[in-house]
Amino acid sequence: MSELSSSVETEGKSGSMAQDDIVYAHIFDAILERRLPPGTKLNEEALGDIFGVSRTIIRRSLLRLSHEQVVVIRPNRGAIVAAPSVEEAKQVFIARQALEAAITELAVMNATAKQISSLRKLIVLENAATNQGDLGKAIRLSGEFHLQLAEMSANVPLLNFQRSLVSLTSLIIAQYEVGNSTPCVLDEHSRLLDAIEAKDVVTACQLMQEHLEHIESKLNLDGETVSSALHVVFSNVLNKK
Amino acid sequence: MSELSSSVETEGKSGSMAQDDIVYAHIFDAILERRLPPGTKLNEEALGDIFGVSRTIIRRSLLRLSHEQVVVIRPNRGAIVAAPSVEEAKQVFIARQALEAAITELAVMNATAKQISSLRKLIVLENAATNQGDLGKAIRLSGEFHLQLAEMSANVPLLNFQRSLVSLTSLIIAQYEVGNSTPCVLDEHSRLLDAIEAKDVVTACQLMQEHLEHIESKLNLDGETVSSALHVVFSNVLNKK
DNA sequence: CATATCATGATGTTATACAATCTATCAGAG
DNA sequence: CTCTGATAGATTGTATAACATCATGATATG
Repeated sequence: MSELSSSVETEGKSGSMAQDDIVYAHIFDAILERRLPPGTKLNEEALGDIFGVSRTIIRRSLLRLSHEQVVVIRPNRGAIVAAPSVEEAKQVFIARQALEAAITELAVMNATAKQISSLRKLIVLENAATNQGDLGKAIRLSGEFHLQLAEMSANVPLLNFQRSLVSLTSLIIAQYEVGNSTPCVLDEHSRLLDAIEAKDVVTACQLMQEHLEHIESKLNLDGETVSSALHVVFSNVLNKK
Repeated sequence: MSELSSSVETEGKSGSMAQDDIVYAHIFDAILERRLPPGTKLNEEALGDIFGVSRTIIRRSLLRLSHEQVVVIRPNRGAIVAAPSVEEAKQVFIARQALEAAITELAVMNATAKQISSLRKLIVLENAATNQGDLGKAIRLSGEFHLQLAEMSANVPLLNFQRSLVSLTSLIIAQYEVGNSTPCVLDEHSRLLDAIEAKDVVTACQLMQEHLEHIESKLNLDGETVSSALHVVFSNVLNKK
């Protein structure tokens, strides 16, 4: 299972994590790691059986995911993993350019040494995942990098928006990537962090903009959707009973 | 009842509006018009009686409102209308500066004549509400102006973020306004729209920035919270039975 | 007056039931 | 043989009841 804050926690550990959040986090992670590809139908009863909870909890989780645009709920037809269109993808990147610029500027102002060192560790993990060929994990960790950057901005609304945009970006990469290139060129994250640590706003924003352009430039316009079985994807959390 | 898209629709008209959305919109409008001031407890059963629906629907609506940060759900203690702290208020304004700048730029590029004329009409309504002394309505219409601006950006994610931020701003004004000044100086909206129509990006962004600064500058640091009775606030939609 | 206890009320979750709607299958018409 | 339409099954949307859990305020006790 994953190591980072946004990931699913191990069951017994955290007391503050309701069933609700556990289910949400499991599905969220599965989507971001592309074990649940865009377009996958999310059956309420099946998910309830898998996680050992009632439809109530599943519905709440799906609703939350739909608010973050990661899942689309079609009235009377159920929820599916979002499959952003080309047009939507472009809008997401425009929005990210705007948001990341603001976040970078604030991060330069507010970043603590502790946060920067935490990000350096994250880059190492990202490297490792990429080298191990675990592309799903690499994408998630790359998103995590941008999320922790948003945390350094010390701005809750911006962090929330970033969460939604990063998730959508992962979905978009899943749909439109060409070949199996690394999600983010690792060097770029590293150099960006250097600029932030040096409190060089201009360079940091410049690097961020190029970084996003770089990601977008590696995308294609035709995505193939692979279906998958819920029980296989969530075999690690099958209701033991 | 209200005239605009974001407002509650009349019951019979729209077929695409589920009970769900009706309840959500009623509560949302009530909050934005300050008939439900920050801090007001939102009792599930009471709301269910008022709207003639089960707790199921009420819970979903409250959940959605909490995702937009307009309502805060405290575990085991129920939902209340959000009461942003001074710190949160400042963050909201920082986020809005970033977002509105991007929106303004895009709006200049994408605005259609139809949209601009629609906004001109909105400004007239806003004027009317202010002159009639209906401050709650004026605040909501002012928010509507900024929302329609976001629509002109033709960017769905930015529009969603804007919705959340505009709502929060209304709450913040409700809590921290000093005196009974008009929510937005009307002239500012008008001049901003002129600049957008003239496709003058620089002036438009400049005006937007000043406009937001102006709004923020009129706020105080101590807000008094007035409580109110749910049945009075929603007397217009009491379950007829 | 302070603290502990308890009764009440509200929320969180489950289970069940049923209407409305969608989906897939299949029979018959062309 | 293909297309169309009907039918049965599955899924979602909503309501309701029941109960555990937690919070709050009242009461009793020291």
